[in-house]
Amino acid sequence: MFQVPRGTRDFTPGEMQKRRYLEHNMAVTFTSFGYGEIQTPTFENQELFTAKSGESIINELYAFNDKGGRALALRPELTAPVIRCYVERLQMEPKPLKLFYFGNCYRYDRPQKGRYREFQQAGCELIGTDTSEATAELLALAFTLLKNTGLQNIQLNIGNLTIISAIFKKLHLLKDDQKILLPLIDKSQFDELQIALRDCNVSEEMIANFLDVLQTSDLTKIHAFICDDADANTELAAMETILSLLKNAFHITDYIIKLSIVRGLDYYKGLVFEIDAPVLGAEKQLCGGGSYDLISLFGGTEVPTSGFAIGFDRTILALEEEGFCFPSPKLDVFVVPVNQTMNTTVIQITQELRNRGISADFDQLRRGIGKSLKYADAKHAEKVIIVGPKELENKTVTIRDMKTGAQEIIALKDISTKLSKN
RNA sequence: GCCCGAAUAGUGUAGCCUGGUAACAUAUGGGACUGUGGAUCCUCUGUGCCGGGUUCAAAUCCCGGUUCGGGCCCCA
Repeated sequence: MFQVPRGTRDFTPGEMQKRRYLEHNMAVTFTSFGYGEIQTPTFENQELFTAKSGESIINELYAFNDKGGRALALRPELTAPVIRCYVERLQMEPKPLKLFYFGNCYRYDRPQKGRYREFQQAGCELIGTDTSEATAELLALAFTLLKNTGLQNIQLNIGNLTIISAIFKKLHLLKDDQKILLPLIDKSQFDELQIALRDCNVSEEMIANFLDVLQTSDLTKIHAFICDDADANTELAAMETILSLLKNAFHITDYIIKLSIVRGLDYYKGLVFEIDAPVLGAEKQLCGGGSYDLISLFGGTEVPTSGFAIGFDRTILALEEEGFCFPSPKLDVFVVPVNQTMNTTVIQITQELRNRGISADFDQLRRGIGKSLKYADAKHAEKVIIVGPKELENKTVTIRDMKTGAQEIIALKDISTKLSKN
């Protein structure tokens, strides 16, 4: 017996129904915010990913050489490919450029619930603007996108790397110190962080202030701590405007400030954010993003960029955990011949309905009426048309409503008009 | 990559501890009820993750592998 490779999945019609629903739902939200869809190749030159994240990333890539000896890799995420495409072909597009995408990505990781080696991401990149209104809209889009899918319980956390950097500067911490401290901050391990800060010769008073600021949602408190840093002050003022727009213009109040969000300081800068679905437990992060700088790394003219990515598979899991009722597959009409001499008529009726955009199917197993009704029920057919000799004598058929069980006899020629009205 | 648990018809489960004919429900296929039974009844097919070991005998005990799940590492 063969089975799917580790960390990959087959999707049955029932599962695809859910995935297509979610994809369509998200595409509608993206386009309603003025975004256009983009698609890039499933594999790229390996350097695209190593340039961004360092050689060590190869361990977690599906990397290979093709027959021409080119070093390639299956994409582990979509931001780098999309920015590569921007630099290669879209730099002269009018700004701001709003791009969204769906795509499967590949990472050599240990699979867990909500974590696969082949997985799907949805996301977007906003190129050419970093105004407060643009950033506020990006946050609103991420939040709205997930809310629109039907999710009830999500948590938006907003952080800022410029402010964190200013704090490090203020505490006179070296780059090496930061490497130890950042992971602790990211995981909110504040006890360990306190010990580590002492090792870095930070005063007790500063440590207490730092820990306090990391855990507060109060911008004035943060401001009081770093008011002597010009960059941080500018950034804080922008944050205030963004949050005010988010609250008063986008009417999203369901967020918290969480400076402990770090997201691998490498190319992110300024505002960063995450959205969690607490219902998922350990692998609860649904969405992550922020502003970043990749364009100059890829050789393009520097413009502000920001974006986010959503874990598509986890969003489905979260919806399922919340008991969300996905739309079920439906068939408008199932046509049942009483015996085989009706076949031509039955097919003609079915085709006529199909041509009018009504989904229709007919019995192809020569079953009795009872079994056919059962099949129609299993396929969630809304109506069944029964075609038999008695009706045909008068050029009529019987239509049965599968919800109510009510039946009526109507003329053959009236079938499609009758059914299109409903 | 590390620790722990699990794997039995298509699906959901029982049996495993204490080795001895593999079972139940449901789904699917066929049939009966000679056109309404979304029934009911009858019936066929279909099951031990893979490979070794112990044993007269392994679904059951032991070892290795694979996959899934829980937790780490990581998470661009």
